[in-house]
Amino acid sequence: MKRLDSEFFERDVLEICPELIGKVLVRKFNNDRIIRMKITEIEAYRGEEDLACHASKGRTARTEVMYHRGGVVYVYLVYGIHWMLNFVTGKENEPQAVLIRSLECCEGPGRVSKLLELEKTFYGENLEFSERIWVEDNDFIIPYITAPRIGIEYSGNIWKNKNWRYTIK
DNA sequence: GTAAGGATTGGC
DNA sequence: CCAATCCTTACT
Repeated sequence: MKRLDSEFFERDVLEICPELIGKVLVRKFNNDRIIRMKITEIEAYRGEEDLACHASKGRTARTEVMYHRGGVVYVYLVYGIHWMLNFVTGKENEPQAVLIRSLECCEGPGRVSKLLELEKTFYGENLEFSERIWVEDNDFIIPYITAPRIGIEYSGNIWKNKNWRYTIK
């Protein structure tokens, strides 16, 4: 199966999301156990102007990796408990990311990171070359629906109402 | 240095 | 409804 490369991720997040739905997330553990699961729910976070995007607070130690060109992993701890898994997208200095909210048989971003055993060492991991996490292409075009993003009430009307959540139909 | 709060979940 | 729990960010 073909692995999605940096070229795939170096595009606008809103162009990538419809194509990323239904692709296969692969995680290889230290003991060589491998799991493959379809991506079923994602959210787009797009640039400093997007007040729901962490990059709206500018370039900091935490958001630094979002300014890299697409194709690397952005993880961060939320509520002191859950590691959120994101893929950086866009060109260099175009801070965007896709939040992986659900996989088939695993609903919710916190549960996803628990299943995949993610933690801070995945920050900046390159999806094209990593031996422990990557995404595989398949030739399916998956029907999806869109809706507002979750948990961003603070971001104001314009941004909280964007239909930037993509769920497999 | 210190305080506030969050891209969530699970339990009461 | 609300606690858990800790890192990042912004400062009375």
